[in-house]
Order: sequence, then structure tokens, then C-alpha cells
Amino acid sequence: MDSHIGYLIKSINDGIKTKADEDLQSHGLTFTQSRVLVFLMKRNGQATQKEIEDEMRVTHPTVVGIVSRMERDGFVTTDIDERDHRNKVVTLTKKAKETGRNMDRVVKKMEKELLSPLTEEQQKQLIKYLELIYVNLR
Amino acid sequence: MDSHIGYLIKSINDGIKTKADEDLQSHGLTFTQSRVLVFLMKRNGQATQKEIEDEMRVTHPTVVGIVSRMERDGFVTTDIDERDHRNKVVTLTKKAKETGRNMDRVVKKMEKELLSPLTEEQQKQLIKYLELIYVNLR
DNA sequence: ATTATATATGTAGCGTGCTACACTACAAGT
DNA sequence: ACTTGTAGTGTAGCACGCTACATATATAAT
Repeated sequence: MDSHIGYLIKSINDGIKTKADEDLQSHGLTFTQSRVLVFLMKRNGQATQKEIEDEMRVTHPTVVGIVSRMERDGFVTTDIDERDHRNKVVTLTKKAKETGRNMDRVVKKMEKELLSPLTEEQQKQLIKYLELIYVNLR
Repeated sequence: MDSHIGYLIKSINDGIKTKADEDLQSHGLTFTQSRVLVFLMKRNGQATQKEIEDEMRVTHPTVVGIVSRMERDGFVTTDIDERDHRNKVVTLTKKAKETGRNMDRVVKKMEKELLSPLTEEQQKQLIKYLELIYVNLR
């Protein structure tokens, strides 16, 4: 009877995050950091902080924190863009690229497990509904 | 094309939280705190920290923090249960009860707005799917 | 009674969101 | 050249998740 959609989504999100953090611990990454890693792999290992911010749909101070920790842990290096000194360019290290090659598979596996109680058709519908809600939220 | 369900849910959750925090700021509450308030109202203004923990589906250190801040801000008082000294009983203040009477309406309005892009039927389906996913997550 | 187990709470430390405010670098208008 | 605006980043401070470890109380087992 607790059909409070907002709380339900929050609980699911908490659960996904906790489980994913656990699964990724062996790689030295968090759920959020894995997302940055996957994005950078897609961009051939390089992007500006601003581009990461847009991809992640979070505010810039949040990205500053995430990138700092990933730099501290040796997953990325950072440089100022020579052509536009406003841009901070984030680059994957060799170590991170190796991790990244598995990461896509790991993430897909987690999502498959997450959606396993639904049929293919239901999964499509769910994603459609969530996207409508997301767009409406802006 | 970014059909990553986990990231989508996370983005929606971030959006809900930010918007709700904004709406509730005038009442001096956060999204999370409003949930505690609504729960305590349902329980006639009193519950143990453990009961709050179960309702919210978060770990106990998280509840300790939330209750402390609500106590600091004058929304609740706390006492040790006389019959079982392990229990910390959290009680709404008069001020909080007044706020709480509006809160149910405020929360319902936010959820209605959130679900507005979906038909009644779709909303039911969405909630059903999410509940299946949530249960599977345990 | 003693010991062991289970339950409820607390603390420390960290990651990741946010807002508000600041600074620097580039772009455009005058 | 100067001013004004825009874009990208940084810092401070907070809320709220988590794990790991510790403490106190109650219950069960011997």
C-alpha cells in the first residue's frame, strides 16, 4: 500500500548503488566512478570535466570531487587544455583502460540481473515510462 | 540510446531529491526528513529509531544522523524507553505536528506532478514493475 | 549464575549529491 | 582598449547514504 513512487525509486536507487559498490570494490571503483570510466572509454579515454558533467547530469562541484578521487587513485590524469585554458582535460591512465575493458561487461551483467524479474516487453515499457518521467522533471 | 536503467533511475532520483528539497525548504525540512515526519504522523507522533530504520530501509547510522538533525532543529525530542533501555523513542514536537498536517498534501502533490506524463494505467504498471525490481534486489 | 547470542544504538571515516560564492579565461559589443 | 557577459573550474559547508567497529541492554542456553 506504500505506493509512494518517490520513496520507491529512492529505495531502489539505494539498493543498486550499494550492490554495485560492493561488486566493483575488487576493481577499486565505486558505482559513480565506473560510470565515468565507461564514458571515458567511449570517448577514447579523454574528455573535459564539463563533458563529464553533462553526461552524468550532476553539478560541477560533484564532478570536481569525483575526478579528484579518481586522480588520487591513479585512474586518470588531468591537464589544462592548451587551446582553451578554461577546460580541464581528464585522461584515462593505462591501468584504468585495462579495467575499463571489463567494465562494460560488468555493468551490463548488473543491469541484466536488475531487470531479470521483468519480461523483455516490460523492460522496454519501464524504460519508456522512466524516460518520460525524467524529461518531465526538467 | 543510453538505456542504462541504473543510471536512469539514479538521475531521476537525484532530480526528485533536489526538487523536493527545494519545495520543502520553506518548511525547514529536507526530502528525507519529510518522510520521517509523515511516518511519525502515521504513528501518532512516536516511534523508535529502529522502526524508522525499517520504514526507511536505510542503515542505522543513517537514521542516527537524520534524527539528530531533526532534534537539533526542534522537530523531535528523544527519550530512552523505560521498559527496554535499548530503544530510543523519537517523538514529534508540537511544531512538527503542525507542519506534518500539511506535509501529506505537499508530498501527494509532488508525486502527482512527477507521474503527470503517464496515464493512470501506466502509473500502475510502472509501480508494479518497480516493486518487482525492488523485491528482486534483496 | 555464567556465558553466549541477539538487538538497538553510537562513532569514525568516507563518497557523492547539493547550493552559494569566488576566480579565471574567453567572446562580443562599444 | 574597455566593458560586459558567458563558460569552466574551484572551495566551503552541508545532508545523507554506506561499512566497520564499539557499546549497552535484553534474552536464551548451559
